[in-house]
Amino acid sequence: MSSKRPTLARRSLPMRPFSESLPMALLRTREAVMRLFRPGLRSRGVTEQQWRILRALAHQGPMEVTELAEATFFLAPSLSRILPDLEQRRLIGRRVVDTDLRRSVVSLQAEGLRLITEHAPYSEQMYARIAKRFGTEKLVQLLQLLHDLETSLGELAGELEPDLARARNRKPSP
Amino acid sequence: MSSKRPTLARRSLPMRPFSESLPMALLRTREAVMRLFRPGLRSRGVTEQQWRILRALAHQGPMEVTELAEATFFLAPSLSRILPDLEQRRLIGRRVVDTDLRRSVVSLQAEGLRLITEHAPYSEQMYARIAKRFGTEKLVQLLQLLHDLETSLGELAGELEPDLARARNRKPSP
DNA sequence: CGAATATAATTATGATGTTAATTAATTTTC
DNA sequence: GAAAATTAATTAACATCATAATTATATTCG
Repeated sequence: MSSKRPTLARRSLPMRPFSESLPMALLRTREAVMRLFRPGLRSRGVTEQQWRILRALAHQGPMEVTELAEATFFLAPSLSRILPDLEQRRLIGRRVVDTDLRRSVVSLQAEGLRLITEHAPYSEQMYARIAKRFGTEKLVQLLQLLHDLETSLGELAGELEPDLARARNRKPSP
Repeated sequence: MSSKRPTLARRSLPMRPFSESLPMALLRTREAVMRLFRPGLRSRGVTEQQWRILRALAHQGPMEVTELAEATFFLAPSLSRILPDLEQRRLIGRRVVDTDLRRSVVSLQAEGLRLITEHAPYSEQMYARIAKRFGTEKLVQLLQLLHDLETSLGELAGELEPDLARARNRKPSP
């Protein structure tokens, strides 16, 4: 009764090797980067996500929630959960737009600015180390390629929109 | 009582512009890629994560859970939640290793292989479109850079380990 | 004007990621 | 050979993300 079941054929599948998967490569690389940055952030009591928000506000100034979502690449519900906490800690402030009571503008508060200016050197130093090890030119090149790819993908998504929508709505096979 | 509070100074912060943040660039690009692939997967009733598992098994053959975690970049608890579902749907199978009852080997089942072979062409076609639009050479170059960076970061993390551990354990300022 | 539609933001729900604790089994050490 | 330490995997607890539903406010148009 102990006959090994035959292993399913698995070579020469009609698809690229797993190691060449672009999404996987991006995920792995990002995780490797964050592994270096997270401890510093943690020591300041902010998460990666909170830092993203503070940084966007610091660089681009006060913004409405919708703009902030676009700038930080968060979905609106994520912001709805994160912002109240940052507000309580006085890192950010909010004020309703008086011409449209649905909207509110988020801005960096003194405490948030302090956190950023204190932590930025650490962050930049880490960046410098990465650049030194990896090569500054390569880093620039990588950022450029990522940006280009994002643009290309955006164009593609636009063109394929009908196809993608169709696939999205098709029911999973039962 | 409606005096506008002054906006905090925010230019010339001691840190790179948000747009040049490497983690952000990697996140945005990955999300842009997945936006193209997700609808197809969804139409087959599998999530991005489930696909990652099936694909790793298809390419590398049966594996123990720990190996699978490493190959797919999941943490063990995530697999513990995802695998039972795939097993119920007969996409994968599991069997305990008889020389070590703690371990179990996960393998692709006929149904899982069918799903992969059916979906792979769609996936490859999308990949081809991306390559055509973005440029095959640039794509290869990007993957190479990502891989190199991951290696560099791994080395750095090793060297900085004591520093990072110290930062990790430092309490957030009160 | 006022009903219908659109928009900004939040809340709800279910799946996933993360860390820590737990369980079960194996290996090490004296 | 049994107590101690280690390892594989799961479970628990909590934060986060994605999608959908809801709430409150604005806008459009008959």
